[in-house]
Amino acid sequence: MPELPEVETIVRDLRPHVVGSRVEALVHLNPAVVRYPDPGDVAVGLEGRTVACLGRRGKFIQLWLDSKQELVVHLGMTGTLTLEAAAAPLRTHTHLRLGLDSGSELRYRDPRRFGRVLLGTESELEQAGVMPRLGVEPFAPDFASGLAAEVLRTSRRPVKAVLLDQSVIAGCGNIYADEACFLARVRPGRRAWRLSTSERRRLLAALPIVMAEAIERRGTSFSDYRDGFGAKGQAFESLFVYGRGGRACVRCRSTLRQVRIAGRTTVFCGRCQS
DNA sequence: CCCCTATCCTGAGGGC
DNA sequence: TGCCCTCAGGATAGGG
Repeated sequence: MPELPEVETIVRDLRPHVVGSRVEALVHLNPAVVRYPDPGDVAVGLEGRTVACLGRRGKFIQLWLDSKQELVVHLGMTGTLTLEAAAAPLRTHTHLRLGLDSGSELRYRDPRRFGRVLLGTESELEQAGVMPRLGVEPFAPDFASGLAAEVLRTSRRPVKAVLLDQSVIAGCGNIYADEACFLARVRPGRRAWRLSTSERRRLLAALPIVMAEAIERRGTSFSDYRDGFGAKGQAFESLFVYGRGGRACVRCRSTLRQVRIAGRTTVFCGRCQS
């Protein structure tokens, strides 16, 4: 599933090809994926606009237009946002096609439809209540000293639940929560407030490390994730624990345990992570 | 405050 | 070969 490293890879892929392009037409839209505004108004806001810049906040892709509006795309579990030739064969579950003046098309596809699309100004989306309040970015300079550290220090919830909370840490999902816990040698089921200062510091240091590594490998494609050009990422092969329950720990060779924490499948090493 | 569960949805994979 | 069942989970809403 697309988490911060996957979304970042897509944004970096698309940016040089999309910024400065004019949206000639909204070729195809599945109204069901539009959460705001009324689907009928999306074409009006997009057609004829130029893409001013492309950004990311947490797991949200932000495509800023010269109108000060932004097209916000959340990929959910199975979403992809790819640049393709306008004549390229159309895959099933393609919900949005944006024809660009470059001759290419920006295509949003999402079989499970857990993703969503928004269009509006920043304040408009906030007022409409469709854009959640997001926590700190793992690559922000003050990440390890800010909100995330404070919540981890005081929350009685499991560490894993805090890591997954988008209002605390923006962009962390199931994969990198488990990876960070492994690298920091912290059990994901521990109550956050019971971590020692050293454990908490290790955990906060680990998250940007595992994410940076994943970005270098262009993201984790264990199922649906694809980069901005439709290709798979290579990070899955280098993950420590995610998807490896029952197999040997890469550090101590003992069998990795798989449990459910905060409603999510969680894998950790019972020997390395205390 | 916090946990758990159901909900949305499709495709993959196992069992037979 | 094919059918049925279960499971996967990001975000959110509602119940305990």
